[in-house]
Amino acid sequence: MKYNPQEIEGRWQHFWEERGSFHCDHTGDKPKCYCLEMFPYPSGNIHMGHVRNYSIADVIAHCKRMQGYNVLHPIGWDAFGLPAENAAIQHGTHPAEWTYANIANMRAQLKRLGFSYDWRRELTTCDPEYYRWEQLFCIKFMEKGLLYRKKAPQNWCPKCNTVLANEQVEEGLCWRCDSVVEQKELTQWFLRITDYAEELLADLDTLARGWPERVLTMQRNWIGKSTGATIRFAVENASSHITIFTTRQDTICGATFMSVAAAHPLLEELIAGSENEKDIRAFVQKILGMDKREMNSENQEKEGVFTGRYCINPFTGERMPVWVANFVLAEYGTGAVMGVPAHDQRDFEFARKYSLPIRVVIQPENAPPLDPDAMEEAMTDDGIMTNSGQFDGLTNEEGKLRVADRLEENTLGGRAVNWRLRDWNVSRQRYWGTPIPAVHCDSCGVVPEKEENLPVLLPLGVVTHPDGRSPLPDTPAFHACACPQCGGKARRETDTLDTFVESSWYFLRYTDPGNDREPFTAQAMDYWMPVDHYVGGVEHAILHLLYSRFFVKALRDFGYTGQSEPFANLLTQGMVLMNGAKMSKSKGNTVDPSEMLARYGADTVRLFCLFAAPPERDFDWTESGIEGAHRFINRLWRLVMELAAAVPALEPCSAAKEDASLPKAQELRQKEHLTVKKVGEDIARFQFNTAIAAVMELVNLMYLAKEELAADAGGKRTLGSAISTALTLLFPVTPHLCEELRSRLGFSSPLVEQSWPVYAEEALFRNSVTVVVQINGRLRGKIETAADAPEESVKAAALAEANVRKHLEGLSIRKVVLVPGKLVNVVAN
RNA sequence: GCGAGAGUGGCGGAACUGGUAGACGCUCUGGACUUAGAAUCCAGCGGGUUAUCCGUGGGGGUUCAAAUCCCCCCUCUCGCACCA
Repeated sequence: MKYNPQEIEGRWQHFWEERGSFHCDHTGDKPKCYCLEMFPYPSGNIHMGHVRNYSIADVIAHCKRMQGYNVLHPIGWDAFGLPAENAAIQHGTHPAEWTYANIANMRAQLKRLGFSYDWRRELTTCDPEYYRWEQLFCIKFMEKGLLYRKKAPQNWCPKCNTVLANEQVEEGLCWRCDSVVEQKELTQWFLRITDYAEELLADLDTLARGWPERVLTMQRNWIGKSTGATIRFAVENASSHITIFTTRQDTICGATFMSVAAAHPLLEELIAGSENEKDIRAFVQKILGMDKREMNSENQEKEGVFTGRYCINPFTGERMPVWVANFVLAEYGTGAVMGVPAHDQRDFEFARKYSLPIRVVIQPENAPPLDPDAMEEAMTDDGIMTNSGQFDGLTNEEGKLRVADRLEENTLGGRAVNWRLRDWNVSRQRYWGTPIPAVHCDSCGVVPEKEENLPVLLPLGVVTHPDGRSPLPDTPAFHACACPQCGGKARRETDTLDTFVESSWYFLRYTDPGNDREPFTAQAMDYWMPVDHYVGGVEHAILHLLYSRFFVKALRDFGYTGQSEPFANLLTQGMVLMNGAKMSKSKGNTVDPSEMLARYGADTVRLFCLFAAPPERDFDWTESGIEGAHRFINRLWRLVMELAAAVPALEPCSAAKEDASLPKAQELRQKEHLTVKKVGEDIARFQFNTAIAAVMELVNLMYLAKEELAADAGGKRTLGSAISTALTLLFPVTPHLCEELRSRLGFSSPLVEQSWPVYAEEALFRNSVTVVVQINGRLRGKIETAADAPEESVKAAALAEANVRKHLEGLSIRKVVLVPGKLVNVVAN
């Protein structure tokens, strides 16, 4: 009987589905476990990255189920987004049509892979039954001032025809299409994520055990908390002030100039009527004309022009020339920086270039004093304050506190915290997204839609514009409406939400997906949340994971939950490469999962994805690798086919010690129990590759022992038990194969209802152990001893070993170190 | 520049708390079976002057014992980056 994955896999998938094997609800006394993968965007086809991602999560889900947990393992579709619109424009269809066709195709592919989802919970974010709740959240956000409108310079992608969040601009380019992002002054909707900056940062510490350090660091950097002070500098001959933010207020007396960004709001006032106004304007225009990528480029030389104006250093009373400089970022801090050349490298370079004074105000503690004329770079280390009047002699750390005190006493500024994190721009000028439930009314202003009018349906009977512009502003049937407040004629908001809003809470909806009265019940949510194991790509380290954390905290503050963090444990899986590069259509180095499924079956594909490398690491797809996985499956298949008639159907680890009278049987029984132990430990650490290797070893041993054991009654029982164990341990990885082989062994109960095997301590024990003998740490021999042999006799046996004796000739023994049951090291010289 | 991670055979990777380096798999080689091939099975597979000699990016150190711990250096990958 040949192994036929196509036939077997379909049959067992049907069996599990009929039985509802993977259905779950929030009742019962089992402990819960929520296993989740990052849901796919319905782009058309499942790719190998998905297969790997979902295979990892599926092993976790299966194992947890077998270990007695009530497991929630859902799947759904992140269905709004630009590619659907673009594809629709290209193919002359509607985004909904394209999206739902893709979902149907991809759903079939996932089913073909046999993942253990509770399909009853499948959700689709472009379904009004989903996004209506998102609109409800928006209304609540608006009521709390967490969703608001503001006019500000925004990232604009000319190709996508929409704005982008800061998180969606990578090195000045659009994350989606790589176009150079422009800056545009626009009025947009923002989610006030900065209100949660402190908590988003602090709570990262609570995730330290469950999240990779790398991701935590990325989030910390992105949030970017800086503690320092603001200082106000009076402008000479004017009533205005320039306020700066600094983390080094201790260096205030070393501030010899001021630099402001080209986009600084006060600049116009400063340069109006200035002597070289024309040159200054030309310089400012040059900087403002540069896109983000040019601005950020490393080789950008520091440049500036003097405005002709001065401000006053409030601590020294000195005049500080005000410069416009290209290295000052308008969007960070206050857009102005005090120039302290002695203690800041950028200011140092700038001062040297334009011959501005350099004054040392911090001297190193255990080094010769600095001479400003001889310095080659800024001194940014800690030290002792000097040239700072009353602060002289203090450590600069102490100085930071005292200067901050002084600033507060004299109302010149004071302690301040600055964040790199910006509010999240969620407006998109595109069609295929959740309508923002707000209305523009001439008399009432911008007001939220009434809850009872939800959902605000995205109209499906519209035609997309060839240039990608949203059709909504040209669709009166959509935007003409009554004001929810005064009832007068009003216009509905035509911006849609960033698709990252949908993915910020989908994991909550999975807990109660059919609920048509509320987004989810508190019971379901509190029972399942947080997600215990979240598996996905590291590319979402900031975007999705940060937004989701914010959403849960905000919803908590609305009383939806008592939880503050969505994902207790995060597993970031590596990419599937081909010839060392990420698979991509443009490079032509893709492997189509459908083709692999047709050729090898789901079990082989899953096995290879899990065996090739540990989950966090990237791995190279190789034809010979998947062949190897297939070979192992066939090998296991043949073993069971050969022995099915001969050995009894025994549950895992059920052969007794007495059955294993033959030495081979004894060895096999010990290996069987050791494998249960090892696989359990490896899976707990998500080391699926070594877990699979351990089962391979067990199978290899059965191959070596099968003839001898099949001829002995006890041997048969030992074999039967070991086979059963191998199938049970491998079930989470290759479920169809294992179910089929178990049934062919004569079992009537399916594996899907079995629990995880339990090994016996007694079975791990060996009467005799191999002890390694070293001389000065180098391997010189091996001896067999009884496991319970007394120390002295082991040492004696070690010293008596022939090769050891040879190597000890002429040496005197200083010491003998014994690690019981493992090794003896003889120290000699 | 800052932060994180990684350097082990021809390859993917094992070695969890220091204790037999190279598990498991791939590739390759030889053999068996076969008219032949495929498949399968068995054996070998770090290097080597074949002496239990040398070997985990390089150099020091701690230790009876180091891939593993400490210090210095080199290389690579990823993230952030003129952040005041």
